[in-house]
Order: sequence, then structure tokens, then C-alpha cells
Amino acid sequence: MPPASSAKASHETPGSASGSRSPRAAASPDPLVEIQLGMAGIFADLADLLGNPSSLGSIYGLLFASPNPLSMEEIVERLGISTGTASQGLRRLVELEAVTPIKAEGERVTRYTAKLELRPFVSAFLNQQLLPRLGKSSDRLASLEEALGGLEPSDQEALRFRISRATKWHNRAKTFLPIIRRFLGST
Amino acid sequence: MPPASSAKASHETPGSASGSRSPRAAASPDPLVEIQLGMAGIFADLADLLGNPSSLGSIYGLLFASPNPLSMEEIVERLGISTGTASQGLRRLVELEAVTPIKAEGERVTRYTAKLELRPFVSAFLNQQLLPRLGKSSDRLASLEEALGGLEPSDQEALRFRISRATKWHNRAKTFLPIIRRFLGST
DNA sequence: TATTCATTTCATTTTGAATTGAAATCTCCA
DNA sequence: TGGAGATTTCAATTCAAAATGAAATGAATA
Repeated sequence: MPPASSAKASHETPGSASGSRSPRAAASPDPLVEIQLGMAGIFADLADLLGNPSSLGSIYGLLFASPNPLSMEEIVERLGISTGTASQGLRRLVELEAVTPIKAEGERVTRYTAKLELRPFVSAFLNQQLLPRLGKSSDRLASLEEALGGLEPSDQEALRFRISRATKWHNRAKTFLPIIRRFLGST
Repeated sequence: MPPASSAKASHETPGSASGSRSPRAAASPDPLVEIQLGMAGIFADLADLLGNPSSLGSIYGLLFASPNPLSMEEIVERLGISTGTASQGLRRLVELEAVTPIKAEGERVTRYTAKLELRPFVSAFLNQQLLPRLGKSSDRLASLEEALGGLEPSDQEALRFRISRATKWHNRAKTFLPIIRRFLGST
């Protein structure tokens, strides 16, 4: 099965259910679901662009296009993904504060809505993906610098320059992150 | 075999070749090669952070830490990768203008050096990876907006707002890219 | 407490991307 | 032109990450 975003919907709005099914583009009879799946696809691509599993994006996209909260079961059946994927994906999205769980009183299920702000998303990505990796690389660069000792003088000079160049890149990237956050995080 | 960055070197600086081999950390007897492999590892991580095959980064890192140009054969044996991977990786790096091929007169082999500037790298990444994807998403969003017609009025209102919100993000990201390029691209 | 449905967990499976390696092709020199 | 590398190509393989699904756990009602 293609990793989510494939159409499988059949619930909600029982009328006009089993009409003519054209071979391809049989997408969904319900225009709302159609838009939801479209949005799921868009966010799936975005997610994997940023190095996340695309199911994360699908789920967020579906919720983003849902006027009212959805339960995990609804998510599973609309996206055609497994409960395992849905459970883990929702957990992560809640951690990222991209999605809010709602436990209504007198209800057994938890329902979820997408937060419409970009900031938490971007922030989490920068803090959890980029910064740690940049930090690790910086450390490794520093330790390489200490290994310069055993080199022939000419090589030593050349490599010292290059390592410092790479270090400068890293620092620059690090100072740049807060700027990105501020810029993207106003809405 | 772990995807490159594993030690396998045995050429260059023939002296002190087969000394005592401690079980782990048998890395490399030659301090230059050691630094080169370290740099290869750092750039391998960076590459896959940006969604490129890590072999690309390994090769670039090795060249970045090489005072003089290396042939494909030398790259293959130092990184322990296949000729196929090396060939394709070098081709891509040359396309990205991250690496310069040098065909010396009276020599049969092509040798390669790393460009030490960051700009072409960043530029290529932004232009080839980010911009096209953002553009595609924008188009898809636009076409979703047209599908709003068939919705109940209340849903329609809510979704129109959300789609425009997502579109705004995209535009913001697009206007932001040139700024990044300028900022990172001075060196 | 027993029961039912929702959710989580995790060993297994799938899948797509990266890598391999060997054959085909190319290039240069004799 | 022939031959010896150097390089490219690409079908087959490998591998890591993601997804599955079923059993275990959890939560709420009756």
C-alpha cells in the first residue's frame, strides 16, 4: 500500500455512496474528504522534505483540513493507515504541539485538532532536528582540530584553514536559526 | 558494509603500515587519512540531514580535507565505497559545483578538488530541493481552493481560511529563501 | 467486578532508496 | 588500430526506516 494519502474513504455523508466508480480518479464522493486527502498529501510531502515520516504529515494535513476534531479511528479509516502508525504519529504530533488532544466529558474517545500556528512546528523542527546535529558536528570538528599535530607542516597549515572554514559555517548556521524562527513564527 | 566512512585505507605514506592493530579503533595509521575520514563522516551526516545520500557527503568531506586532488580510485579505496557510488556521487557533486574536476595534461585520470565556498552548495540545495517542492505544494493548494465549491457553507468558510493560512506559509517561506542564500553565501 | 471499546506496544514485514559490482563504454597512448 | 586503464551504466542486492497488525494494556461504563 502506498504510504498513506491513498483514498479509501467511504464513511460520512451516507448519501450518494456507491455511485458510478470511474476506474481512476475514483477518489472520494465527499468533497470535504477530497479536500482533506489533498491536504494530507501536501503535508505528507512537506514532512518528508523535513526528514519526518510522511504519515506524520498526512495526519496533520487531514486534521488541518477538518473543521471539527477527529478520533483516531476516523483518521485511520480516512487515510487508510494502520492503528499503529496513527497512534505513534499522533503521539509525536502532540509532543511537537502541532495537534491538540481533546477528551470530551462523557466520551470514551480522544479527538484531535490541528493547531493552525506555524511557530511550534518550526521551532520543534529547529530544536529537535537541526540544532542537535549542528552541535554534534561542531564537537567533531573541534576534535579533528586537535588531531592536526601529527601532520606535515604544509598539510597542517592547509587543513587548519579548512577546518576553521567549516567551523565558521557551523557557527553561522547556528546564529541564523533564531532569525528563521522569529521570521516564520509570527503567525 | 556501513555506508561509507568506514576505514579501509592502506595506501599513501607506506611507512608504518602494518603496525599493532588494536581490535577497535584500528582506524588508520596515517593522521592525514584519519582526519579525512573524520571529515567524511561529518559531511555524510550533514548530507543526509539535507536529504542527500550520505555517500555524497563522504566524498565531499574527503575532498574537503585533501590538500591535493584525488582520483576516483583513491576516493574509492579510502572510503571503501564502490566505483558505481563514487562515479555517481562525483557526477552529482560536479553538477552542484561543489567539486572541480581536473584533467592534468599527460595524465589519464581525472582528479577532483572540493570547492571551499559554501554558497554554491546552499544555492543548489535551495534551488533544486526546496523551491521546486514549495512550488508544487502551492499549486496543489491553489487547486484545492477551487474544490471548495461543493462544501456546506460553514465548512467552506473554515476551510477557506485554513487553506489561505497554509498558502501564506508557503509564500513566506519562498520570500525567505533568497535571504538565507544571501546570508549564508558571503564566504 | 466484568465487559467493551480505545489505545499502545512491538516483533515482523514492507518498501524505497542507496549501494554494489560487473559488463559496456569511453579515452588516450603506443 | 589495438590495447590498457579509467569511467559509466544499470540490473540486482542490501539496508534502514516506516508501516503493519495483533496481542497486551488501559479506561470507562454498567
